Amino acid sequence: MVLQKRIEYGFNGYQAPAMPRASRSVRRRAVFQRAEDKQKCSFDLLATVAGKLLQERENAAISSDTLSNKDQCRFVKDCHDANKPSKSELSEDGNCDKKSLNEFPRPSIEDHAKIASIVTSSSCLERFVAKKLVDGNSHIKMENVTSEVKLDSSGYPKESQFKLDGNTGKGKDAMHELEKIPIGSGIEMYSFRDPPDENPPALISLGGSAKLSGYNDRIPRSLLSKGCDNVPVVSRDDDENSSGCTHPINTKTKAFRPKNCIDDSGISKRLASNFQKVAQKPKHDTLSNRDGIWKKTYHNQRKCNKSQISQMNIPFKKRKLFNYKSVSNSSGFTRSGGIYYSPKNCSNPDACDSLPGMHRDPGIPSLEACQHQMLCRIGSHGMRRLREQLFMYSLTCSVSSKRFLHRTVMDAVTAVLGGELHIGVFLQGKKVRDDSKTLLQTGISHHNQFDALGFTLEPNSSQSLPIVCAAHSPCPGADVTPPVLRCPSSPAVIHQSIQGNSDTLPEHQVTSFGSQFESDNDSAPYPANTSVDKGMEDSKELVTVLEKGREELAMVSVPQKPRRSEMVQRRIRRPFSVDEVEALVQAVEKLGTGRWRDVKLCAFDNAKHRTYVDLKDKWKTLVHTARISPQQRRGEPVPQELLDRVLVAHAYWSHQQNKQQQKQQQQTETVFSFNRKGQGLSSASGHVDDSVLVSDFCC
DNA sequence: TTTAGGG
DNA sequence: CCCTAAA
Repeated sequence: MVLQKRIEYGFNGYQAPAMPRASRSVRRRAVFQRAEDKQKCSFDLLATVAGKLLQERENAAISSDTLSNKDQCRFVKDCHDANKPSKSELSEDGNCDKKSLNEFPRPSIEDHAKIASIVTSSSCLERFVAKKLVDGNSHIKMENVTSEVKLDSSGYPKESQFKLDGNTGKGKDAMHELEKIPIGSGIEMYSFRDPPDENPPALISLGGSAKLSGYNDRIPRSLLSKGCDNVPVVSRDDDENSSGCTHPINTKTKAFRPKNCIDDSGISKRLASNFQKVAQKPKHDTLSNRDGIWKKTYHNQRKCNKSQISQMNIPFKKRKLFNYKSVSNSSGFTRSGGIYYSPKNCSNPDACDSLPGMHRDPGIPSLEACQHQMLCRIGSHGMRRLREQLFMYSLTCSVSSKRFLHRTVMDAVTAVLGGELHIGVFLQGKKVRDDSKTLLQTGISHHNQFDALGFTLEPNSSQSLPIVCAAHSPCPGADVTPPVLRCPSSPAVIHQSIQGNSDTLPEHQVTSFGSQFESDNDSAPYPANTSVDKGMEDSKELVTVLEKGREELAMVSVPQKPRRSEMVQRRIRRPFSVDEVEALVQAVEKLGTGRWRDVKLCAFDNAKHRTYVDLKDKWKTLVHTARISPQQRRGEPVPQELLDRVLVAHAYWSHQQNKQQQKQQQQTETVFSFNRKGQGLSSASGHVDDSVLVSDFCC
């Protein structure tokens, strides 16, 4: 039997392999080759694309400086009008002075459009998306997307809806489809938001021909929406996880509404915040535990909590992990283009705004100063780190913060790091070894992709000496240099854990800039340098050991640490479709039970998310399903015909196995008896397993 | 690494 | 889907 039906597997491009059975090594080589062919799904390419986009965007940003300038100025002005106008940062001609511009400028509508055009016109992305979107002629459209916070128990949006090639998916299915698209394709960053009442749903076309024009005539309308709670989010971009909540241009700032205004890129704010701290010189962070709530306070500063916001798009089950380190925050936020700023009712806007932009501490060093200091202080080690940060930025950050980052770091990074670097990816501390996996296959969904992601930069050179990097809080005197940059300069690989809840992975964490209180591992239930993760060892990558006994941590004890079992993320449940079941049944009919690796290679070779263990498990459940009454069955109904085949195949191969066992037993006994007679000859040498023969024709 | 089986 | 002993 041949798998006639080629199963089009969403975006995964699954198809029945036509690989002849060969030696194991040959087969593996072939597998790897295919994996290479599918690099569009790989992290490697992801990094490449990110880099390319970054470069293009950087160029475009330079060329569009004039345009952006005014908008940025307007933004600054708006902010000051909306809040408490202080000294004007506008020069007389209406342009911002350089200083304020260098702070995270708000991306304007034009910026959005421009970015959209850049991204859309990116050949890299186009190719990426085209391939991903089935044959390159398809469009992906998102319509009528609804609030993302209506999550069901599985953490999926209940009512999200999108159209893909005319097929409408809902809820879980829709999410599954979206999540199959790897990061970097520009799709997965779609946000799910309530469409505006007065406006038709935002609709984005990403077809090959849909460039700026197609984008443009849709973007402004949504971007011009007034509040963040009624903005149809059109943030889409490989890395352009720009805010779904556009800045209210003509309206007053609104209090942050978590239900409807959720940042997709908590990481962006964290990073932004971290970078802000580079410039803002955090003064004596302290942690105090009051009423079970951990608070981080600056001297004379009220630190607005962003983690609360950033975790909003994380499924509830994960969200609770944040609780113990949540910073209480009674004041609202309004999001604006990647920037949070304090609402009007913030009694102390300057203090409330720990992010750059509106209220600049006069003591903040200028960008140039920061730049200079960074350049001076950052060794090659730090450069890698920065490049890593840059990569993360490219995936997560808003336009504005990226621009800031670019201006600050890009030159230095590119100057120092010329060679190619491999970006290793960690998920929940586990090295993602298979670069050919999509993010979803790896277990990174848009829900969690930033809460437990870590990256390593793995130099191509032979530098592999693992150096422990004790990255931590800023030491006195190093106020400007981000703590992580003080890692000992070495060719080691830096492991950066980028996650909202850093405490889920304390032993592997290099804290981001200024994330002092994320590294409180003193009371970790296991030693900080215990290598829990084999992948870390195997890849000889840097195991981060956080320093203990830091002053500001001495008083810290974490109320509870997630046990290790909680740290490893469960894979996303991906129910078998009928087509998959059919393929499985066919394969098992041919190969038999007990040869799951071959079944995998035969029928699911291209479905990277199905392991042979999965197939074995599925077969188990299939057998069980076939034996129970149809009323007791759940999930997508499997055709009775298939279930019958399952029973038949199972019975047959069970019988075969029994026969085989009996044979072997007999042989053993025979050999044993021969041996006893002093005639120890193997009698099984000429035997050929017929199941092997069968399998030869399978694939 | 793969299989087998319990959870 | 996870975990893990055993091969």
